[in-house]
Amino acid sequence: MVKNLSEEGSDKIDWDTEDELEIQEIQDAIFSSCRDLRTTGQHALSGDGEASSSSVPCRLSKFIQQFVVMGFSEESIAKAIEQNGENSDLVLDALLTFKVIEDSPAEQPTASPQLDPSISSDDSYSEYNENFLDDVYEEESWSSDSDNRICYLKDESSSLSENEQTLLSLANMGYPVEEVSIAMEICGKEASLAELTDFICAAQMSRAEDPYLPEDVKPKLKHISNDSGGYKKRKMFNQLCKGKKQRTIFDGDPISLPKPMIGFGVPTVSGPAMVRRTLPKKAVGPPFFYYENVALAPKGVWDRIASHLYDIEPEFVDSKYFCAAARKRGYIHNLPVEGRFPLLPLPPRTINEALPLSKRWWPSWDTREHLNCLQTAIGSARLTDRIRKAVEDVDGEPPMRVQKYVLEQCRKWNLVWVGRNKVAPLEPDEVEMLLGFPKNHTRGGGISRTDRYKSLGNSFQVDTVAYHLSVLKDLYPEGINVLSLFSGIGGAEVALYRLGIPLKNVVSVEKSEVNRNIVRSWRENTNQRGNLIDFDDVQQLNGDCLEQLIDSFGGFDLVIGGSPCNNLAGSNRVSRDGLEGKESSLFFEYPRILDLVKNIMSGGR
DNA sequence: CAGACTATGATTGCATAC
DNA sequence: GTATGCAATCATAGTCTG
Repeated sequence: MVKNLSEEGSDKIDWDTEDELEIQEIQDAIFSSCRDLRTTGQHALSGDGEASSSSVPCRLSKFIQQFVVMGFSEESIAKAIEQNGENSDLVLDALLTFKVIEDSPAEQPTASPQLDPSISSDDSYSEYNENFLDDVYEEESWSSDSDNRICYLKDESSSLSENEQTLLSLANMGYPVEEVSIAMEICGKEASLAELTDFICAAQMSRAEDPYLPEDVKPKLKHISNDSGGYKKRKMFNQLCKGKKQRTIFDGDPISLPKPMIGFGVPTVSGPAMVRRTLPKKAVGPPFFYYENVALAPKGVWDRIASHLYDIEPEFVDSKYFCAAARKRGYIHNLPVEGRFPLLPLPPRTINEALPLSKRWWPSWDTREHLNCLQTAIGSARLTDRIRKAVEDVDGEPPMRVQKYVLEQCRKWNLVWVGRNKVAPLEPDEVEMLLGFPKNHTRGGGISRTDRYKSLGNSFQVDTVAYHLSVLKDLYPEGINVLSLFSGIGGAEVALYRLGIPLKNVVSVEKSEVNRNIVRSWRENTNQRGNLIDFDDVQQLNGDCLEQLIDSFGGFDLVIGGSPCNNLAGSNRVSRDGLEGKESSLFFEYPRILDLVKNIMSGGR
């Protein structure tokens, strides 16, 4: 006999999506949830706003100039510098943010749900949380200046369709184009301008967290505002709309990566305030599932992966929007995408903030503000020595040729400055921090340093995954049963724990013994109740075994895991063989097991 | 033998120039 | 449209050392 889901929580979950199969709520529900959001937890971020910029002396004039030529008012620039210091990226983000906010009719900063204090104040995470809680909600700092944001559409009206005309009207009223196009899609073609503006206002009010713009948008905005060609304008318009339209996997187009790579949204970027997606009927659970792998896989791999996971469109997200290191990953899941909230504190998102000790040694010509993807191997001592010699040989700033070489190597190996003319790979505990794990998570207990790098390099970025899983918190107040495949060092478990979602029964499958030990010892250290059941091979999980497990505690609420990327990852020079490769072909175990779980839980077996 | 250390490009997508 | 340059990338295999 097949059990219900967790008795307490399952009845709250609306798996029955009528015929529409809409996972997201309709407009009314969104409106009410916005109200809830606003009343449940005004967690005003407070901070000192980087005291580094108490004054703006003359030597900054060049720094300011670059923003003036982009068309920002000096007043805004001064404000942005005051809040962000001399970090050009952050200043530009802030300036774009001011513009968006000032253009929006509703300029109400919004709240985001609060975490359990017991979780967010965990000692493991509190030590770096004071440095990066910038106050981005200083309303009086939202200066006004002239609006030239959407003028590129103006001379196009004669050739535009009715929809485009509506979009143009609203854009001219100051509403961000992306939000208008979303509103038009959700409210329908017949929606009046008033309905659309109401919708957009509500959406803006519900937007959680700091409305930074992605850096990827900057050159585009600049480019477009200078552009007078109709072709490019139309192309831009199409791109804005393209991301929102429903796409089926077998319509001929291969899956392409979004730009910026923010999936259905990230807390640190102002994008479309809410999204709605339609899941294929067969994808609607139970259980919830969450699959992950590298975004930059060989051509066609994601199409194949998606075809085995109910043709769900992957959500591609770069973890650089969550931490100071890039991590471009694709996620296929059937989770709701509305009502997400991030783990607090928000981790530092620049190298400077994440590794403050490196600031002293960082040369001005090394313009990196983000680290690249944290991988499984580190740069060699010989390389750092070569770099030291190359930089040491010259007085002052090295010649361009040397700078280029050093920067190239630093980017390739994620080297950071740790002394005069001295670069070094990250330490394992720094990698742990960047990936959102507690310090020393992978330390000791029989694991070698080399294996620490390897296990960490193969792991989730916890904040990113937690953001996606956060929607489960309200659905399962009593906790969840998790089937964790390819668990590694327990990125999924750590994410759920940090979200404050109790782990009732965890069935964990992980080949590496040291990794299994890491997860087990982490559970003991954190005094978690509930059971942990280990397997070392996914192929052991057959129908009988799963049926027994499901019978014993009533089904899985979440099936989560990222299958091996060895044969997909770009760093692999030897055996990048695609999905059929030796390790990566284990992917097929994921849909196999997921289908079994689904069938058993629906009584189909 | 475990662990540390080191050398080893190709495949993508994108921007730009023509 | 085509050529070119640029940048990013959850790694593997061989060697050395204690």
